Amino acid sequence: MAKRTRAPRQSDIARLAGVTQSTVSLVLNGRAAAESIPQATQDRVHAAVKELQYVPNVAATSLRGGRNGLIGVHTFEPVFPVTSDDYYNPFLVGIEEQAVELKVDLVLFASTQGDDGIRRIYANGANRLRLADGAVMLGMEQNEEELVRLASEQYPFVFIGRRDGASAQLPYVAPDYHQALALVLEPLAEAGHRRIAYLGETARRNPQEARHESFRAHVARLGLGSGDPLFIAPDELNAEVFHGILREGSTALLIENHDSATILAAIAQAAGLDIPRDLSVVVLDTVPDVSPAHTWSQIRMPRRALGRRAISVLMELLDGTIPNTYHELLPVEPPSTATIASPHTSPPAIST
Amino acid sequence: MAKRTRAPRQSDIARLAGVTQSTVSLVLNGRAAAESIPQATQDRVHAAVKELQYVPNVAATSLRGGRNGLIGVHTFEPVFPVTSDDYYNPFLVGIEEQAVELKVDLVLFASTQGDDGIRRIYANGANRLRLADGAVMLGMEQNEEELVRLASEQYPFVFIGRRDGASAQLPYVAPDYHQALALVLEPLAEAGHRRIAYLGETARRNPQEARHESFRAHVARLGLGSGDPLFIAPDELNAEVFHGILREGSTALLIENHDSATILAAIAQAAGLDIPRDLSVVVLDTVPDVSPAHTWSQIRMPRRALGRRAISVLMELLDGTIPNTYHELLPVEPPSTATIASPHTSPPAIST
DNA sequence: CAAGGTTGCTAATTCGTATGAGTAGCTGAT
DNA sequence: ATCAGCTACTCATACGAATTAGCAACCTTG
Repeated sequence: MAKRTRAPRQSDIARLAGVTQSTVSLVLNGRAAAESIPQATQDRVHAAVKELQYVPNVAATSLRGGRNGLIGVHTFEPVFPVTSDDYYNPFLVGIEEQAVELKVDLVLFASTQGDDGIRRIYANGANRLRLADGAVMLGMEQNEEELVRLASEQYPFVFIGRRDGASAQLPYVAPDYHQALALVLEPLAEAGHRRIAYLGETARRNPQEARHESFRAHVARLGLGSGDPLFIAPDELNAEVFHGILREGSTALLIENHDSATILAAIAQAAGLDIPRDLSVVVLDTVPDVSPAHTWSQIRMPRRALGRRAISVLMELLDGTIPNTYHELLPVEPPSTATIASPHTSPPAIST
Repeated sequence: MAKRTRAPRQSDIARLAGVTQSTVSLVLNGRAAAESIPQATQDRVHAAVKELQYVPNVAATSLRGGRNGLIGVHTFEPVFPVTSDDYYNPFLVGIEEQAVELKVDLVLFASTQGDDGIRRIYANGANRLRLADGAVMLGMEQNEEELVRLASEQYPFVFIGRRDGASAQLPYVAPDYHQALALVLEPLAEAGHRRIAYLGETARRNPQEARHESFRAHVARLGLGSGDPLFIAPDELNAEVFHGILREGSTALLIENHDSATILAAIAQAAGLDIPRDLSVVVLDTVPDVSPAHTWSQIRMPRRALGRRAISVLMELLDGTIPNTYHELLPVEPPSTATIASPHTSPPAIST
């Protein structure tokens, strides 16, 4: 067993170099010039540092400096997925990359997970997040209440994904869906589509409303038409939806939500509908690999970039260089043309 | 922009509860009973904690020598893989699971990564690990020096994977390869094999030597035979290896390293060797999904269990209930019989 | 009623570092 | 001889929590 050696501290160096701890600190922090400490003394200090293999104690530095270089990552479920194909992985890759770059460490809050498997900010009544300098919140669709409370406590954090409601004023980084809709509608218009259907979720919260608003704006701008938007919950979708869309003369369909896309893919297949020959389809969401709609044209969230920017924005927030209502929209990748085709002249007959 | 309020500390609670900081500390650290502090006072303290949303300052706690509930995870490369099929993932899943169970949080050390992409313990002239109560070290094949130094500074940590050399005395959890070799050799003996070849790496460090030693012990115990072991680097393997093995009358082959297995799978295919008809093969290692040897019989490290145990062992180490030379061997899963067949009576002819 | 014990706390110190406020010793100007 | 002004430092304190020693007030026992 190795000899018990306490890690050397500044006072050990000081003794060896024949100065005081203060002087060591001054030399090591580059304040030597300002305090007019001659080169000879500095050299003695540095020699002692080398000899004793001194490294600063982070806890002491943090305590004194007020920052600890820890950035929290709050998720409401485990970070390490059992299945290798995980939706959150790209975000986390980006988060880790940027943490490396900015020389901060990441704290994964596992202690906050309750027996129900859900991780809460205020677990056991306390806000464990506070042990980190700030936090990035990932995949928090709910818990508006906790978030508002967190913000009211002046805790610095950044969301990934657009927020609505009371938390809309909180800092976030999100994909730029307005630009995304241009990237979707322009190729459709170019392919000859003149009437485009829109299938949205029933829950019309800010992100959904904003997406639909962008749709209408771009449709108008491009001189296109569209029927009334359909707001249908995924579990209420059926073949009749397609009939209706085709009957009203739409030749392309935008789907707001990837769950709806998954179900429609199954329905289309069962009904013998050929996508995109009979109907061009673009999903305004990122479809998971396991979905049958996986190959459909879709908007891909720049997940990795979002992770990276979240960390950067958080650090800027901590430095006070940006306000705590800061929002940032990141460009999305253009959709593939997989399910964008030229429209048919006459509507197809589909089996029911 | 709202002013950032200073995080509450114990003295703030103390004031609110009408006691001193010392009392708050005693209550919060469960030493209240020992110091005979009545329930009423404890309740007042807890109420104040809740009201002010107090969370202990990690840096201060660490500095003083207390526990902060942070467990470090040190890896020498990023933990979030870009490719979905990641070797380290199961370890991390286990680590996170156990962290949830034991109510501790995880710190991923990203700040320690240098420009070369390698993460060091003593990076940038500081040992960031000290912020955590202890750490789990994953996949550290190198940096013997840093580890010995870390241990000599009495920092508590646990390895995953067997260690050799100077760090062999440090705490680790590892797969039980001795038992694993019994699980490999017994089915082979039962299938009728009498002479079994052994292909090892050229680098004979402790783990490799131990594996080979177990091989010899079990071969002797089961009354089997084997030729001289082959110690060949993966990139020097060729079809001649198979010729030699078959010529000396071996009917089964154990391969120490998964890289060698991958290359041998390619060579066998090219040479028209039918595995396992012509030669039974078992890999004494876990073969990655992308390898052509992926389907071969192999020893699977209980990676998730290793992750879990590593956290548990570390916590016990912190509690002082186990010595800091503690080793733990975990049972491996029995190999599949995919490439274990009955031996041929006469050696097959293979093309070169 | 004095000695001894228990209860319920508090005061003071410690961890290692950073930093503002000194200060001893010297030079040079008045 | 005095004093400003510099150089080259040192001193003392703060950061927030944990811990040990101590102490006043009350209670028990002989």
